[in-house]
Amino acid sequence: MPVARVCVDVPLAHLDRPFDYLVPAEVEETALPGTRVRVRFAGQLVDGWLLDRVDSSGHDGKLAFLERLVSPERVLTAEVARLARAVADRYAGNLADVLRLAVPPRHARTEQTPTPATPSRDLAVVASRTGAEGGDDRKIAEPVAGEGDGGWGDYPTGPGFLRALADGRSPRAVWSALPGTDWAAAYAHAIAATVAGGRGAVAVVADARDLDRLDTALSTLLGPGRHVALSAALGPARRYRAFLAASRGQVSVVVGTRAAMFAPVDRLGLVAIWDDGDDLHAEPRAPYPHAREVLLTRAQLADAAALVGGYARTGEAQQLAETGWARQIVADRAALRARTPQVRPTGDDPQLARDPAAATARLPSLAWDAARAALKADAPVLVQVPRRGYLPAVACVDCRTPARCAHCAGPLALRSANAPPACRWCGRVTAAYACPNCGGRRLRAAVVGARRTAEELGRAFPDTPVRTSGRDEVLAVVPGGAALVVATPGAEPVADGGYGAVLLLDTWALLTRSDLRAGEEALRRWMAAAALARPAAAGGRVVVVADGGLAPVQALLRWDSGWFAGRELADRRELGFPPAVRMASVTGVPEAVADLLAAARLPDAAVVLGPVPAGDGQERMLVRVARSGAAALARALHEAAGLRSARKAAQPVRIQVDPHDLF
DNA sequence: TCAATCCGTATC
DNA sequence: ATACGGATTGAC
Repeated sequence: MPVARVCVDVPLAHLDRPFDYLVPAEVEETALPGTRVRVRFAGQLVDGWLLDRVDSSGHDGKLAFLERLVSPERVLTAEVARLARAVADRYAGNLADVLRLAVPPRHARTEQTPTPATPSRDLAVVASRTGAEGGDDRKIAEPVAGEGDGGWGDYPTGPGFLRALADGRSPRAVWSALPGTDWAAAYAHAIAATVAGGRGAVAVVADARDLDRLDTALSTLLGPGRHVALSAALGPARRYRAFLAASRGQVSVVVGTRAAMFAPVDRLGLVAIWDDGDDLHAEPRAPYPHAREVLLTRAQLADAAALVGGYARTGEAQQLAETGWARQIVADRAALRARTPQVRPTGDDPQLARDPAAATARLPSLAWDAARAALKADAPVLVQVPRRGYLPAVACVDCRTPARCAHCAGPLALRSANAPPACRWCGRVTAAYACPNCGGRRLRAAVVGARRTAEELGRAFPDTPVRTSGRDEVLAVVPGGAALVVATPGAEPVADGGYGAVLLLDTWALLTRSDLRAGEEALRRWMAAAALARPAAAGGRVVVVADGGLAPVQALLRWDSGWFAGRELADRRELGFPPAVRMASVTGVPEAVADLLAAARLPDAAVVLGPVPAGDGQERMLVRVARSGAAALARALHEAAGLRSARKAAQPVRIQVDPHDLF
């Protein structure tokens, strides 16, 4: 195999294909597929990935030699290389860009030290069913027997899912978790079942706190040394070390934040994602892949099982269930009744019918009652308040209609008390606002008051300790006694024994945000907090400061995010929004955007929408196709980007497939 | 006729 | 990006 096929690390779309090099004799044995190399390319030295060794090249000209083998470490497995190509294709991006996301930067010192304290052979306890295919003498350890089944027995299809994993099959599931679920234990059991069946697993969570929980649950169930936790927060050395433990096959389970979605795992049997609606699962670097999509692609390519779980269900997860790609794991009515807290909206509270801002400033009596009752029972009370730093959205004082920009219908924001409101999309200032609904001229920030409410609550119960959990300091757990716990969405601590009451004051997001995910996102936040409450039978109550007639509030009352996601998906089908269709956005200065779209040979059925202003003198156009045209759309956009980069177009354009911040 | 320069295209 | 080849231009 004298020829090496190399992916050169250059960011140009028209160079997104392998180049062939000759392998110098001295690295003949070590320059193997998956290693990093340096090559001379167009006169300069660049980094590259050795993708493959082949007999001969189809290239007509003469081949150059590899300049240097950076390291014999094989950091790119065949499975991950194939995945990366598929992800690049899906997102109209370059393979090199995806590989930069998939393989952490090299840390030479770390590479030279042996990875885990215990090498794999000592770790290899006997596996009952290894399913090992010839020649591999590494054995995957049987998990330490855990108690119970991680809660899967609460769902009719749960035990079957676990059994299928243990049997080496590849079930695909969308799981709607019940309140009070120890999801980390459930994931750990699914992973352990996969390991017991002789295969490995990759699980991705949104943030460090969720990762801690899953890491701990796995350590308990699998014992030490069987898995690694991988996240960018570890820093370069420890991150690379965890990565190497996986790529060297010393662990067969990798859990982590989205940095782990490409982690190399031998004989992959399961990919899992928890809370796929969290924004953090969207990668902010080109080509902007989403962890859920990467993992599902991976399951498809590697014929692995897939688990998409959360308290709330996304439109995308609903799509998986509706198309039959995945099966649902949902509780039956009896389990639901036994586990859910009592949920009440305050919408029918007469104090609040007129003015939602006043409703948050003056806590409805229902919320007071719930808090008082919980504290009396020596149980903690969780108060979910909006995150600080959000621009307050504004609404009409008289009729609560959200204020929108007359020019582009974007949401208005107040930047200071006396300045007129400005649009958050196009930046135009609205001098004299008149409500299109009632003609009212007064505006009020819809958020102001919620934080104050939390403070008021603290004063109202003077002997009760108040804890806060937010951006600056996130608490993982709080003890069981009477206390007020004020938390921003995503930072809610788990309470020992569950909360007696949960008050959801963060409803302005739903009431004032215009984007298509607003309802889904509100429900996701509410369910995440409400899931920490005790069941109704144990006195658990949830009060949501919102109108009970709204669909997301209904879904919360019935603890049925599947129903809500079904409605959402139907709406998006109607409106032609993802995931019902495939959408791509093209952003840049107007000439560049027009230039790219003119060069793109879009599928016949493509619909081009826009432009909308995108700030900085840039604009954004959207291209929509049916899902059947998704691959063709991505190919057309990538090709067009290639034409532009080949002719050295000065003005850059950004192409995003399924952009996260749409609508 | 030849060198300097421009432009387009390939980069292994 | 940078290198190179072919075309073009301009001076002798």
